[in-house]
Amino acid sequence: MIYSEFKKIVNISKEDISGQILEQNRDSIKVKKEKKVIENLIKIFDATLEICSRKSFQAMSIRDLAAHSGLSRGALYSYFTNKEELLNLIQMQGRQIANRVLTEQISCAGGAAEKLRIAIKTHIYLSEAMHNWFYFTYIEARNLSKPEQKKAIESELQTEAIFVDIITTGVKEKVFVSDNVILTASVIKAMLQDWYLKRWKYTQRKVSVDEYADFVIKVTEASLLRKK
Amino acid sequence: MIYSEFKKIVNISKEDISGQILEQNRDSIKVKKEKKVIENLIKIFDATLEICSRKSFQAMSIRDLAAHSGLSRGALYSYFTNKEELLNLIQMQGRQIANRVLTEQISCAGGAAEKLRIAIKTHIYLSEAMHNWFYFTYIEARNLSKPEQKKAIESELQTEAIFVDIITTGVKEKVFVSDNVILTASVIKAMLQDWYLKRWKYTQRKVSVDEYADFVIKVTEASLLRKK
DNA sequence: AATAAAAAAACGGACGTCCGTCTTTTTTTT
DNA sequence: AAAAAAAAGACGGACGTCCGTTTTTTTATT
Repeated sequence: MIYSEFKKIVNISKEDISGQILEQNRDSIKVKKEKKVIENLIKIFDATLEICSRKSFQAMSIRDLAAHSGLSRGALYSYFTNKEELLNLIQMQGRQIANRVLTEQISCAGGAAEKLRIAIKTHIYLSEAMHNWFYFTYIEARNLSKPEQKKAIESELQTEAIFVDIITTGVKEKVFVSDNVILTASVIKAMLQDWYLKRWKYTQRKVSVDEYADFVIKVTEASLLRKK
Repeated sequence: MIYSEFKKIVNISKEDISGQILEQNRDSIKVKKEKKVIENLIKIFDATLEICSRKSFQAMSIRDLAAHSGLSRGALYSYFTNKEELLNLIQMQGRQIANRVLTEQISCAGGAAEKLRIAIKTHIYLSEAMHNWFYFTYIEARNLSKPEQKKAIESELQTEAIFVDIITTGVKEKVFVSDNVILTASVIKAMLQDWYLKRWKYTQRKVSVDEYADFVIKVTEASLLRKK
């Protein structure tokens, strides 16, 4: 699979995302008409992620957000109860979608080697398709409240556990060789994250997402498939 | 070399760092007695890095800093002209030290393979010895002014270039095999950065810095030394 | 279909708080 | 006592949030 195919298959529309948020937070959203809510949530998230790709969430003022989203400050507070909740909303939703798609895609694969390749590709393609969400989720994690931070860490570890599982299965099946599965999973994650954390670098150098994904797979397999 | 040896050899005392900052910013520091300056700069940097390991630089108020450093708000402004300059000072100094030590250590090595091992170890050991500085420099880079951001990017690329050079030499000497030197250097950097970005994870799992460094070297060499 | 009434949504001024910074006063050192 | 350093206090500005009002949309009535 290449990225262009991935994008067609995995449909992550803004309406879906906003709809899901509405569903899960119906009580804290004061506006009643669902159409309006979804329409404006899209505006709010788009604007937030755009602004926060340039400055920190903390540095973004509600006035900034109002100006960029086209809603007034007052209207904004019909969609979230306070600024921190907006941060939590975006974080939670980003994690949920990423986790769902990743799990879905892996379930289709057969052997451990294929599973690993698909997991790597899916994660990188996902972070490409939802770059703003991934970047935001990572970079703003430290500004969360303690309980929300815990959720973020759990999610991070859960993603890692997916890789640990795949590699462990591969080792049992004698497809892979590894004397430290957890560290292997860790450095794979580090490479995956580099794609969305240093996107400016790869864009500048015209490294395509397909090229990067293939490279990470190659490095990983060089380590795991190697004959002792 | 292991970490405990590294720490003995590479002497990075707080006095030295502060002394260097004083030297390079004599004109913007209003206090005259050098002993006082160094004494208080240490307090200021310690407090800043400690606070900023818990919250963002922006979220740290000058009042926070005053309370933690033991100086008054007024006194603080004798050591930097404004809050942004304090950010720049720490960033600049962190990059300078890291770059100096890394360059020094590599110059001692012989062949490309050894150079690569030393570069990886030095970088990880450095980020361990100066964890707060590295974390701060990375995480706060996006809150810099445009010109300062440019310096940060240059520094990042310069570090990467060191690895590109080593690998290129190795390929020429037929010690390494690589069809994409730049991507190889990129993912090595990603693995190096993971050590100080996800330190909580490794600490929790009792992964030692030596163990991690050896592992990164192993992964890298599995990719570079592999027979085609 | 046109109009009136009601409901929903959006607006934006105002408030209290906290921030970075500047100025003045006090303390310490020489 | 003079000079240097530190502390304390003051100030204007920006922030998140609230809430009374206006505008827009929907529903009801003729």
